[in-house]
Amino acid sequence: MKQRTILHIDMNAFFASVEQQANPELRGKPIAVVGGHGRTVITTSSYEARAKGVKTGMAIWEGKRTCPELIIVVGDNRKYTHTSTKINEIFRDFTPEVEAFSIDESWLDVTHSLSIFGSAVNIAYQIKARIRHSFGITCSIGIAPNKLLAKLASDMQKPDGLTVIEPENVARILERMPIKELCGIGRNMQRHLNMMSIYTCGELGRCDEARLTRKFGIIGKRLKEMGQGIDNSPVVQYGEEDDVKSVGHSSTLERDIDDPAEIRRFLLQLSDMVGSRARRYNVSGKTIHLYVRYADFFSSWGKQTTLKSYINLSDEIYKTALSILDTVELEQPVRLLGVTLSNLKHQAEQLPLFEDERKKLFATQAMDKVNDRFGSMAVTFGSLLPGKETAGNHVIPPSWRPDGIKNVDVK
DNA sequence: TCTGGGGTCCTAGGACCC
DNA sequence: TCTGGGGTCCTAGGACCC
Repeated sequence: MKQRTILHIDMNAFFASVEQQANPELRGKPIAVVGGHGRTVITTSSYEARAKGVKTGMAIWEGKRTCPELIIVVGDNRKYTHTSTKINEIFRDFTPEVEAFSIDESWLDVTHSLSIFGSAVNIAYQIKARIRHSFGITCSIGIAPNKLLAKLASDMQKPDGLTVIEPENVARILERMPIKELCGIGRNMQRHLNMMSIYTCGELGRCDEARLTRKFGIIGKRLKEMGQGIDNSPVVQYGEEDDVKSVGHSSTLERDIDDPAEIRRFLLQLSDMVGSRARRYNVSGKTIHLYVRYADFFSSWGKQTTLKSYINLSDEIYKTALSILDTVELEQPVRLLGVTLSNLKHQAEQLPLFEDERKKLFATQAMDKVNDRFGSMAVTFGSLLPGKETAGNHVIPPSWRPDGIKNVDVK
């Protein structure tokens, strides 16, 4: 394979930086972005807050205890998706080969742009300058021969970093690099590898492949390659990704609930969120998965059922989810509910054969249109209205992409 | 008032069919 | 009466990422 040059760009404390930029009073202060007023955790915190020990995933009270002057900001999805979209447009000025890994991280394959812009470092400086100029925020950029190493590099200097891993330095840099720094090795994998006396990428790269395969199966070979800094995966640009495989929503309720009518109301709301997203992107699915977490947080279950036909209407999803729920005797009040549609197929537009089905479809489309214009849940099922609480007021998770089906808020 | 929400991929075991 | 193997689809659960 020809030598490639890949950039990985990671927006520093993205949600918090956007908020500080939007509101000058927040600048220079410890702030935390959270996903609503209910039982929620810190999604992102500013560097000022991180310096005081505030971490992603902390409960609000925990963050306040760690840093009493912490300012809590409820996240605003549209601001982030809008900024993210604009930033990715900047990237495309340098190469069409841009892969959005999440709302605040992208890879760029600039192999074919080097002759135009001189060098990857030059491109990185130009990107940094344009993002700072347009949005007042910083990013860390890693430059390397592949995606794995570029991501590793962007993590090495934060905030506002620029790190280059030259091909000839790969082995030296990986030799003493802890394995957990690699994207793909999480806490559990780290524990297993540690038990095999493997702590650094150097050790992983030298490990006998058969030994890794015996322990980890098919990914053993991949692990060894990762330890050696090998990664041939391409940068997949927007529009060329694999089709989406599932669409789901889950929500922790404001309080634990055991009233069946209330549980059903939330289920309907979640089903509608899933259905309208599926319809907007013209997919339907035949497997519905229901997930329930109980009040004690630790016990939960998921059950799925597969239908004979593909569906994406909210009430069909709801009915199926409800039929799963009805097979179960709830053991505790419910803390979280989730509904996911999978086994998807992309649908050609077609009109149902029967009049009543056509009417139903048109009514659904009209409702979806209003929701698209005025925000989801502007129009919804009658039975939702009595409930004061909604499941829809959460900040989007950072994994959402700025474009396509993985984004709800950009129309 | 303890602990969010969106995904992907892999494995294991069972049903069913040829 | 007894035998096999492969393939596909399904459910459940756990790993990983942001």
